[in-house]
Amino acid sequence: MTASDPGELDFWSFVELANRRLAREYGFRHQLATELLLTLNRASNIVTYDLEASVHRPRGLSWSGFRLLFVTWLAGPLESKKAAELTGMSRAAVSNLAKTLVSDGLLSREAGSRDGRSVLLSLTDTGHQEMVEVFRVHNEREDEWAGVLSPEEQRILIMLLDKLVTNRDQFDVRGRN
Amino acid sequence: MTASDPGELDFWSFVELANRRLAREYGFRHQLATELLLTLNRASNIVTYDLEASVHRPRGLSWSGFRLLFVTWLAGPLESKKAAELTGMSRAAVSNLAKTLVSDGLLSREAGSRDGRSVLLSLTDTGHQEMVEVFRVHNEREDEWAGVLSPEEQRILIMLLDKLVTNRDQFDVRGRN
DNA sequence: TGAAACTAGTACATCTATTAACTAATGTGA
DNA sequence: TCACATTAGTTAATAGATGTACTAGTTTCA
Repeated sequence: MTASDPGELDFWSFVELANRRLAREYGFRHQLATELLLTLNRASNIVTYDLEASVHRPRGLSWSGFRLLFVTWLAGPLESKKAAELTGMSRAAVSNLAKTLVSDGLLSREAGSRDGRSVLLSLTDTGHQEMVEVFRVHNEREDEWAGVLSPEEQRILIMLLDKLVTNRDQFDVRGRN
Repeated sequence: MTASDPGELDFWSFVELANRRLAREYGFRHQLATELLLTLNRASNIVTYDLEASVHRPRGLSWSGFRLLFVTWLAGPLESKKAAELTGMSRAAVSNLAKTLVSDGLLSREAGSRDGRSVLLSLTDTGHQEMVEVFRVHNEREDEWAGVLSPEEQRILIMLLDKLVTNRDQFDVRGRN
């Protein structure tokens, strides 16, 4: 199994080819790490793209828009800063996104009382209704994806992904502002 | 452990809170799936952001730029279409990106001989040199990330991620063009 | 108390990615 | 063989995300 014909290359034979060349021709040593991160990146992109394209875009929401509304729905009212942390976006992204969601009538902003600089995000009634409906579809789709794995496998996967990112204080990781 | 004080919310207590509310207040049933996909998305974003910010941006490469050069390096010369498949980008994205990488002197394009419509991408000498150097740093960083897990755990993680996305023909998945 | 350091949010310029529409080459089948 | 459908790639308009710089509120501590 050489997979050297580029015409036949799919993702897996590419990873195999890449590993072989990186090791033999260039002497790189951390093949398994490369394979892991390529696979992680790819899996996340595929799933995310599908959810966005099949569930959210048709209803006029972007993936980020959904994520912001999602955390606001379940943990709101939330300070903008907190929303950025939970969604993994930058503060600037939340600010921009909030502007459009407010003008769509889904999100509402009011000044924070505790801290005069802060802004509290919460859902409007329309936003709340919309989330309940969108999430119904979203959750079914999630289950189709996850259903490929047994509950036990899902739990292991969650545990490993968590372990991968929570021990990151052991070295100096670059995160968003 | 209630984590109901929003001031204390981190990603994990948010997931817990979300699960509880989705189940109790709204009756949604697929908690584990939600948790899995949230975790997958987050892990991928954190790792990718760190690699981009610590390795690639300082050298003037975007994450996508790196990915395109990476596949071209190891599997090239490649048709544009194939590069899009392997990197998971749209054809338009590859086309745009190639334009800038060509003008940076890293990538070269020539007409395909077999098919008059196609374009073959390959690295310039500079591009090749650059990749060998960038990847040295990239690969060390990958190993720092992956090193949190044992090789056995890494293999299991790869296997599970792979299983998650390869059985997707069982339902109708939306992919990029 | 008041100056300096810090923090939350926003504005702006830039860059990237997306979809849709288009051009040109290729394949297909009556 | 010739019309029709497909396919590869590019372009253009738009949307979204980034970093930087700025404003304004808050904290710190001399």
